[in-house]
Amino acid sequence: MQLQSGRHFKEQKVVSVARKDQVYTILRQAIISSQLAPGEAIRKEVIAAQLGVSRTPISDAINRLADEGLVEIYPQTGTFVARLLLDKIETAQFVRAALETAAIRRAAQQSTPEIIARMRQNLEQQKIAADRQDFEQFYELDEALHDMISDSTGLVGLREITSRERSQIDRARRLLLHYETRMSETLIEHEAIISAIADKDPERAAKTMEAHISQMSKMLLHLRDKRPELFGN
Amino acid sequence: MQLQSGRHFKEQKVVSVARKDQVYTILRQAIISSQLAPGEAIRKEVIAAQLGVSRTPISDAINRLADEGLVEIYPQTGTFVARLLLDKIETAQFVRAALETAAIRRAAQQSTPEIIARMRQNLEQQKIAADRQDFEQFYELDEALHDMISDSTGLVGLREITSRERSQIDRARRLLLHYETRMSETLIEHEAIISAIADKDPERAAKTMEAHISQMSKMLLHLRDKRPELFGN
DNA sequence: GCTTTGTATGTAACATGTTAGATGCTATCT
DNA sequence: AGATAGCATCTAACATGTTACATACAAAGC
Repeated sequence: MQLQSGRHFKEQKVVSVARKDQVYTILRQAIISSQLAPGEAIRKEVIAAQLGVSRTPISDAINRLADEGLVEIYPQTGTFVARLLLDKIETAQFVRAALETAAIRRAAQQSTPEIIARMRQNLEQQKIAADRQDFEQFYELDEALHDMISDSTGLVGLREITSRERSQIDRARRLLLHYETRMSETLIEHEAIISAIADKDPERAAKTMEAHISQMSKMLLHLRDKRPELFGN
Repeated sequence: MQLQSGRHFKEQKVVSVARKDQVYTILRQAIISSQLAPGEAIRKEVIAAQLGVSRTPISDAINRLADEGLVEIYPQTGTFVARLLLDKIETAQFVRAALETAAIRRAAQQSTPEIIARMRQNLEQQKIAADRQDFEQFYELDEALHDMISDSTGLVGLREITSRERSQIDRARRLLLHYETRMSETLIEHEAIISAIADKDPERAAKTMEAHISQMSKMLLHLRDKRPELFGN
């Protein structure tokens, strides 16, 4: 099939503030924070009315969330917040471990003392948040630290990719926080990672990461027993 | 903002054959095969007419392609096939290397003799395609081999993720094929990877992968000299 | 009671109309 | 001539109407 030909474009970059992007951000946040619970129906018209827009930007945002695995669309039936699937979470953990280990490996070679300093500063703040039992703050700092690791590779767009692939895990972690706080343990793991970067010893960081992941898998099994309605399969 | 609450869903999986998915597949294929050249304008109405559907499924497909980095949307202006960006390709190579190295590491532990046999069979076919100088066939087999590696991890959905993240690279490789065939070299690299899996030596495979990537980066610089219109930056 | 069939309902998918804004061209002024 | 302002044009974004289909439920048959 011949598809067309003709005009070409020049240059420029636009920062999109389209409604569909705002809706995407709002819904994504609502899902990851479990304000919208796994399995819950999403009624486009209701959301549209609540946000004061038409169905179109809602549908666009939801399609993107479906690609990301955060919602399930059943044609002609309904759209639902995706339930947790241990299989998919396992895959996400694998992807995350692969990407972050590689990022750390690279960061360990390239990271400047300045970046290390900023990471240590983040860790200090995490300590404060942990002492206060401030989940939200702790969680935000945790995300920021991971973003720093992505950014410290110097690779354009890597942060967006890792962030996207982490969304399943982020949601699971938030749910786990309500049941069992592992902030102090997480803090120790983070310190190990930063030390590894500073010492340029990525293998140690990889080991820590694996331990962290297997720990989380165990906790997810507990969560499934307590809250089976959150899970698919 | 309160977002709603209410009905829940039960079970089931639907195979989507929606028009937007068909359009997505057609356009993606057209872009990766360079039937639609980098920088070329995509006129939704023209595509819609050619495919005999309305603008809606075209827009849906294009939004997805934009997320994937294969098209650039300039609001109120136009939509264009993404030009090649060395920065983004470098990131994609990093991601690919990270994921496939990790996959091979895991595959090396889990792969059955049967899977190894199928991979070797694929290699034989690649040899035949290379002898015939059959780019298309060679390329398809190459993709199939990479998919086998993803699948051999046993991780649900990993193939889709790697495939998505590889799309930038796939497109670049196809363009390179027109200028310089590296089929015999690629074949040797593939053989090294399979041997590594069979020998359970992932480190060797990782080294091969890195060599392969740096080789490709060099070729991309040549391509940019010869065909600067394909590149952004 | 249990299964089956028909029907009503609700939704995503799709079609199409409208709007706002970006670009490019042209006419005007200096 | 070169810059500028106004205007025509084109497009993505958005709104809204329509359709086809999956599900649920109720009625009918066994």
